[in-house]
Amino acid sequence: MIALTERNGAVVGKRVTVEDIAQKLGLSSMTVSRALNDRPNVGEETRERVLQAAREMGYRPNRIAKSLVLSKTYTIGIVLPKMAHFFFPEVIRGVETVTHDKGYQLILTHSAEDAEREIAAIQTLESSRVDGILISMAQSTSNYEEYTQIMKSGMPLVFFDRCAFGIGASCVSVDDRDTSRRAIEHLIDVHGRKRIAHLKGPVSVSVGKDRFDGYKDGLEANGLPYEEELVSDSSFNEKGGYEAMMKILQLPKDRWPDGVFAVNDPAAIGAIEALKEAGLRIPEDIGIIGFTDDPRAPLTNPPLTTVRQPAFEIGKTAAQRLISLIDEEREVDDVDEIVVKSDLIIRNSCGCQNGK
Amino acid sequence: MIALTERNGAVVGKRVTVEDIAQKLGLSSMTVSRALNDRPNVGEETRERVLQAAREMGYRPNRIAKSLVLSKTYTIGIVLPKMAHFFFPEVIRGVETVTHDKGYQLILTHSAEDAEREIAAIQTLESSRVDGILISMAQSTSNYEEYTQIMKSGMPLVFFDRCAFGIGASCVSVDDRDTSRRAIEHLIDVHGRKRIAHLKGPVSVSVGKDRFDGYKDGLEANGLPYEEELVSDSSFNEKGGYEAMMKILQLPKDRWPDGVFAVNDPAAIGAIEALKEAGLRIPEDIGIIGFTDDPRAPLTNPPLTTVRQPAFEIGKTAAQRLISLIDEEREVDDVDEIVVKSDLIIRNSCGCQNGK
DNA sequence: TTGTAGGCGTTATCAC
DNA sequence: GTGATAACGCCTACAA
Repeated sequence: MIALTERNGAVVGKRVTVEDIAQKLGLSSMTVSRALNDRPNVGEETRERVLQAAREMGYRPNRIAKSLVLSKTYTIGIVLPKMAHFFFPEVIRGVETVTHDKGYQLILTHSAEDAEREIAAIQTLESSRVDGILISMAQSTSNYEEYTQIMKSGMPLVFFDRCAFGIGASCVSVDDRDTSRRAIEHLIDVHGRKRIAHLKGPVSVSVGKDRFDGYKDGLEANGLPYEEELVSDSSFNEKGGYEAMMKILQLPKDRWPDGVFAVNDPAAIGAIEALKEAGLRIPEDIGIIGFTDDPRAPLTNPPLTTVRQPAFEIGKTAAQRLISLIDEEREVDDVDEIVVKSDLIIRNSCGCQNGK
Repeated sequence: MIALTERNGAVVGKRVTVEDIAQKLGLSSMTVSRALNDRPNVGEETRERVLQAAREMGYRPNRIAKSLVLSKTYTIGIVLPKMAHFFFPEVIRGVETVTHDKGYQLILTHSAEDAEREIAAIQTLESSRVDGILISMAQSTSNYEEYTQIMKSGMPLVFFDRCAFGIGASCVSVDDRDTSRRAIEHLIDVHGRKRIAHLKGPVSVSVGKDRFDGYKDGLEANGLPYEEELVSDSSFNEKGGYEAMMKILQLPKDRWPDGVFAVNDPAAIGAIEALKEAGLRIPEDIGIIGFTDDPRAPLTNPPLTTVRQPAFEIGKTAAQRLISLIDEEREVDDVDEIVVKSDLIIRNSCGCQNGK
């Protein structure tokens, strides 16, 4: 039987507490607590009675009270720069599988690519006393102060995809630089392209910088010159890709590129639109490669060659890393930068018929 | 200066409390609390001193302790049946804008379309003492007992997209039935199709049933017979759509449909693959319409005509509704079923060239 | 095996 | 304007 109370006129069931169970059974709250938590030193019969009463009374342990006394919330926070990009929901899915298995709750926050909102999100998570934080940097973040403060406070912190380096935090990502280089080399070696453009992400964000560096590595390894006019600033979305591509297409036609490497798939998809508007044929006139393996990539016309970034696995790995940090299970191989393997998915936008 | 303590060998900053600030300033914790929370009855000078000390000491209010006293967590929980479908991340994005504005935290849980995991998720959220729950039913849920229990306990509960009716809970969704009927009529009226198939979602889920009912309404309104053989059970994903379509294509060719209405876009995308494998031309031989407006819809070949389901807005509306329920701002127009407007997005898979 | 005392960090309440 | 006390629900430590 649940005690009833009023709340603005609505009848609301008051929550059952350990104390309620104890009273009903003529026990102390400690015995009930022990029984409920499957601890030793409780008579078998007592335990049964407690469990049954708890079930009957609809008892739900109060995590809040428990957290307060244990200084442990079994909760982790995640800070995402955006939701719209397919990559992040997939990361969440990966994170969630791990948190679910390990009995952690997941608090989701969103920086909307804004440095100040990112700081606010982190502080709220601190207030919520999460046991650890998973974060992917906002595009506009340039100052690592908040991160270092968090680190100093002892709060476990793991970056994924867009990492802050040099502050001693773990990072889970793909090898953006090396994979980008391979993408460039594919464009050059296999297809003999000679003027490769790059739709460059913000270099303040690790993936923006790394993919740009990989682009330069690829050119250099093949004796191709780096040309300023073939590199155009893009954001991480379709619009940015479209505009960056358009800017390059302002060049006289004889200086147009014959290949494009976009910082990610949304940008590549925007760029494809720009190329089509300019009347260029893909891949005959120009090849294009993206990064992410967006669900739309197989459906673009022609299908987009891209780097598969295993978002689900990145999420899983980051969450595992974070929880092992929380549990202080730091193994001997205590690497701080975890690289998840990525693959070049060859479709037809680079010129390979039938994906080979 | 932060007191330091050891945790498994790592130096960890001990958190600053109201009491710490009070001691440092020679005040009582109540005065500090008042100053921090911008309450009256604090001297202006005292307030300044407190705020500055808090800043200097890196104070972060402990929401856990606060929640315990106030019996209010400023946290809401969301239970999603899946993450992979584009629709749900968009809903989250909508929810997040509202929760962020209203100062609520968002706890994310995942039922993975499984009724038991759904129950577990709900119970965990109860344990976390969230102020309210947002939920979209799992595919395998058939028993509403847990929902009614929640309702009875006084926990505000709002369904979105996949609703449980008849239990007095609010529901935010599009008018699935009526919009489906319009989609069917479009196929019939505009394109003169006469044998419309339906890839039917699980009818235990509201959207599955409603879209199926709308399909039947559309046939009936146009004097077309309902034919068992043209209705095939699908799940909500690509594989389900592919298989359901394949099953229909087992019919002798002269009984093949000339139109298909799929329960959602992923199913439609799977169906398109099946149709192509069978050598059917879209839209010449058969027209197809989906539901969702998945980001891939404009990119299928031909572009998929679909119903735009405003996921972001659904999320926003559901969250607003929930929070107004929490705050007991029940207005006079206290509707329990909120219908968000949806549009038929006409592309070419139904036969309309250039989207008109 | 079971119970008692005390405290986690905060705020409501009532006193000064 | 400020402070002392108690309470939120649970658990640790110690006592019986």
